[in-house]
Amino acid sequence: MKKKSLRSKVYTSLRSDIISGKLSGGTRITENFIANSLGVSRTPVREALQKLTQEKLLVAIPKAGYLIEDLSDYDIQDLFENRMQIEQIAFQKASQNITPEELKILDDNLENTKAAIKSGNNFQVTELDIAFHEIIYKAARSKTLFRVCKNLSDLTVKYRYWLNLIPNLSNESLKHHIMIYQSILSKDTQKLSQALLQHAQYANIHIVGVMKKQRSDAFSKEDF
Amino acid sequence: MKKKSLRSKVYTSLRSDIISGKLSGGTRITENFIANSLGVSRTPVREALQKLTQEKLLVAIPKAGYLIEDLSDYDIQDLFENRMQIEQIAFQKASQNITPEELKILDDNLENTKAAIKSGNNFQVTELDIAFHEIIYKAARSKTLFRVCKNLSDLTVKYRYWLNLIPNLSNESLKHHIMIYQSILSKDTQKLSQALLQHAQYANIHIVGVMKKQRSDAFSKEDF
DNA sequence: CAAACACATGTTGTATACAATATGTGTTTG
DNA sequence: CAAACACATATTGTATACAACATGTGTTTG
Repeated sequence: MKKKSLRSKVYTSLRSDIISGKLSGGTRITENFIANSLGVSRTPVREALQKLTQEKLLVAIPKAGYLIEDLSDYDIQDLFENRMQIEQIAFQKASQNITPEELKILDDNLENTKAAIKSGNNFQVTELDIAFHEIIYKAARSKTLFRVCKNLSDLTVKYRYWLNLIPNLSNESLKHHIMIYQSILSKDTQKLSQALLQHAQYANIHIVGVMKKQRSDAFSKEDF
Repeated sequence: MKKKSLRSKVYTSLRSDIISGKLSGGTRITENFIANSLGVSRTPVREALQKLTQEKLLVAIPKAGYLIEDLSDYDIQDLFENRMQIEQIAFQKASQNITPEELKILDDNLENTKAAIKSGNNFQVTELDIAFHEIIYKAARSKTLFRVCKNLSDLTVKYRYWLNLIPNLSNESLKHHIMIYQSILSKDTQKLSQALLQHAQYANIHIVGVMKKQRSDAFSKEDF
């Protein structure tokens, strides 16, 4: 195992807390607070916070710390909508360039997802969801598209995690993945386009309700 | 005027040196070297370098400094090709949402570009080129698309600057901008799509030659 | 009482010293 | 001579001290 810098440890830890909702949107944090919590100096913390700020997971408030980014419903829908549009480009290219080995990995991913849903391992469901998309990004054979898609994927992770907490929705998502897989397998451009559209629309339909629940949960946790 | 941090000064200065080619691709730099050159401590330099690394203008070499990113011809073409694909999405949305005021700004931009080409102000030609695209990004009314397009635009600036050094090419580019402007004005989806395609293709055709010249220039500058 | 000023406090910004690590070079040793 | 080891050097990584600055609070003053 590679030895990691404190900066990257702080980054990973903080990022996972933000994505999981442990640090909920709107929460204010400071360099010292994080440094003390993790028992390191401010230097690696600063650098991790700056990276997260650049990735839009945090917002820097001049001379007053940082806030956990809290997207409005409108911005979340914008994010999902346009991520899908850009994924359309990547997925179409992927369907031209994907190898049998990669198709096999996708197939395995679907099987594992089915099992994870059955066993109720929500964290793993989301991890597999992310992996599914990422395999296809890679198969597009474009550094540019990979980078952009990965970045947008990161921004949606938090919300996808919450969506997958609802069993019906993770099942629905799996169905879409299967449809996407089959479209790529048969190189059916039309069907692929439609499957992706459906995949994004289902998120857009449900995300508002999920966000409302998430916010009220965070609120009551705060109060009592 | 807003007071700027040293970090952002270092960032701006370094970024402009990279984009202008003053620091050419493949050059190695270290934190101390930059800190001494600019007369500041390593701290703000480090943070600026990390930001530039995240933006893919630099590559970090563990325990050995940084390299100015030097994309291969293949990667440059990938960048231009897929930036255009994503701009297609943004530009189509922009043509639906753009305001008369923004159209006026585009029109002014074209006039100013014509003048800048005539007067041979290459730096300004590129600045106006960047501004033209950015106005349209904004008109798409999507934070996500704006962010992605802006990021990809930044990555291409260096190359667009070199392309515009050749008078023929900046004129050709202006023609494409006029065509794009007219397509947006008349909301002609097809024509817009084609204009953008042409705009990107012309870059892809000429960039390899320009890069070859740039590299040999940097080489001879190094030697004598 | 209201306004303005001064000061304490919290927070980021910057400089600096030291630690950890990778790389190359010279020297030792079989 | 070749291999391995030790050491000097260059570089990033981290901790810490202090500076700059913004904000709120209490006190002074008209």
